[in-house]
Amino acid sequence: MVRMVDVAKEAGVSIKTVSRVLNNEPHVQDAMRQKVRSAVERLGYIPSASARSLRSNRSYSIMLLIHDVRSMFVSTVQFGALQKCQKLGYHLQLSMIGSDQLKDEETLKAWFAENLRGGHPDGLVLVPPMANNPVMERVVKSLGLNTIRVGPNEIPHTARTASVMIDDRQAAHDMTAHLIGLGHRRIGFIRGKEDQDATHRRFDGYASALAGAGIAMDESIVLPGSFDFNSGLEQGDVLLAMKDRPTAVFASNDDMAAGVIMAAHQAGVSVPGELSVAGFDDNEIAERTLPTITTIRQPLEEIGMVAIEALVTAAGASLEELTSHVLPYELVERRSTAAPA
Amino acid sequence: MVRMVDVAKEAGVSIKTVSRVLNNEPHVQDAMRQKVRSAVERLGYIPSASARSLRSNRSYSIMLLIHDVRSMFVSTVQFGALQKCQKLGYHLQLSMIGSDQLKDEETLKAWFAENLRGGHPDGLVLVPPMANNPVMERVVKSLGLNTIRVGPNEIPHTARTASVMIDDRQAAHDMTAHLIGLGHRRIGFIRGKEDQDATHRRFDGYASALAGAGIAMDESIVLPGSFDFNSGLEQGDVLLAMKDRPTAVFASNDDMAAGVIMAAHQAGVSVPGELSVAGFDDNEIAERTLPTITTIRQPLEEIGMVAIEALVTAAGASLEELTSHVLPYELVERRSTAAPA
DNA sequence: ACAGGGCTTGTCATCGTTGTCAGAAATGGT
DNA sequence: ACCATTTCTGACAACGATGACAAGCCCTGT
Repeated sequence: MVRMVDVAKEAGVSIKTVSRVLNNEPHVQDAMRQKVRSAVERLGYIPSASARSLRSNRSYSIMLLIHDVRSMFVSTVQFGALQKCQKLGYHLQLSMIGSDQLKDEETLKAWFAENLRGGHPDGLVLVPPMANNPVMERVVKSLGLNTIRVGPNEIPHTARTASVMIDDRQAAHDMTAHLIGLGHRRIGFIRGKEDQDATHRRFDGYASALAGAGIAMDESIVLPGSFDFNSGLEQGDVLLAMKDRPTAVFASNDDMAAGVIMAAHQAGVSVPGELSVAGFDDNEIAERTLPTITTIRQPLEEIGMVAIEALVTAAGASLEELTSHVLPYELVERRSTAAPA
Repeated sequence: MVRMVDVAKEAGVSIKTVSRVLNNEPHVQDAMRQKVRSAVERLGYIPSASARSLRSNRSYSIMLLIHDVRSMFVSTVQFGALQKCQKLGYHLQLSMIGSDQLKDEETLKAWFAENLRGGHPDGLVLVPPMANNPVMERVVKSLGLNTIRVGPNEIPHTARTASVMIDDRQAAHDMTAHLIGLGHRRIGFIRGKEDQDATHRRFDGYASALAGAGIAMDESIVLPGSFDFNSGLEQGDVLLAMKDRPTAVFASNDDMAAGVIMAAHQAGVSVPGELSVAGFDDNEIAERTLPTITTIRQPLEEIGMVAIEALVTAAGASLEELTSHVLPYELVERRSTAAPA
């Protein structure tokens, strides 16, 4: 193991100077900088993360807090985040938390104490459904954790905190308008989990597009859902069994859209011939159904990258100074939508 | 922040005694143990991970090295590993490595130096395709990293190293025998990526089951693949276009099986009426196709858990003493297989 | 009663880095 | 030419835990 003293000796300077160069501190002459840099290079020196964080109280690691890793959404965000972390020389540390720990502030604080082990991470990335949980919000603030949320930024009950997201409302509006543009007037909607902000914002977009086209909303074809395949399957059955069934369904994510498509298959209803189906997210599954799903592409990998970048750049700055990042989305037209018969 | 000295003061003992209790070292009287434990409890003391690892050269973290997080296989293993880590008080640290870094030992060693940051993790979990890469194997050994591989344990070019897995060969044998039992005699096979051991072992199982039933293998219906949906789709097209096409196909994972099913749909061939399709893994997708896929269930979450457990238990023990863990699998019969017409 | 040994507890140095502070050198204003 | 300020560099302590070692205690066997 090569330590800082070794580099200092090699470069003929004091270890403090080496430290300064490595941390890009000012007040070092360029000549010194060069000497140190090349010594580091020659010896293949890598600073010890534990010594660093013990002394400086920084961890050079970012924590990604997940609830259910098996969701494609989270996996993809994670993928982007990991890439960025590695590029910036940070560790990505994963943690998983159950719903039980989110009940009250006491429990959550205890959870954090146990899982942080003394060293605060330099940043915390929250994904849904933690991204808009008020308990989490408060605890994170009181612990002074530099946090960024993956999700919308308009929670009524809190002040502005940092976030990365697309404009869910506008995207859902666009998709609904797209269906209306194809000639649909009776468009069903399947909601997501009620504790996630995205559910409400997507519904708002749906509603506003209907209103904009002068179509009265029919509450009977707005169905509950839970963002998973099975709920799409169930609600698909419900919709298909209706007497006056819609000519199109906008499921608020792809897993549910895939469920609706399977329900249609099983009921012998052709998609998009007799029923158009639209999704949201552009999951892998959107290209693996028959027909493939027209959806909104969220740049999930990029969202992960931006989240990390924001945290690292703002290291030290306080939460309030972090801004919201709104990323572009894209309506991807595939085969599951068409003009009504 | 509450430190060890605070606990010592509260309990009226020396800090060394506190340390001993926390590390479950012998030679401490039970009365002392109790006093310390309750002081820890009262103060909510959590040891500092960085101080610990700086001094003791242990990291209390385990590294999961991935290549492409977006595979369901890896995500699920990760999920199990994470659960176990948290239960045992370890951090799970994710790292991603590209194929470029695996070319030669020099490069890989440099990669490790850069990504370990001084502190070796207490364990390393390798998943395919790193799990049976000879370069990786050598480097890991020379760095003295406690490693466990998720995958088979019969690499010709190395000595025995620890692994967790199912018996791929036997499982593939069972599935093939199952198809034969249904009455199929002409059974196609789609291979996986050639650099993964599982590919060869599954093929071996397929071959031995055919041989056991006295069926000559027809190389023309053994097709290459790459474990992804699209390769299943392509090879499905190839198989379906054959003059003397098989009555059943055994795709060596579910993604490819789903691809074959879609190819059949598009070609107007009914599954399982005209073509039986079997998969391997029991991915989420196996239940989201029409028909659902008959497959081999690998206990992936459990594999992740066992991997972590093995590493933590063996902390300090050398690689060779770690054993192979063979976990049970299960043949899940769904709707994609039936007797031939 | 005492030497020898195991058990229990404590003192102190140490891991590798960064923060504090002080001193040396360079710069600038008069 | 001189003092004040800024820029640069280094010596040293400190972060919070564990390892090495020592000392005190309580046995046991003679």
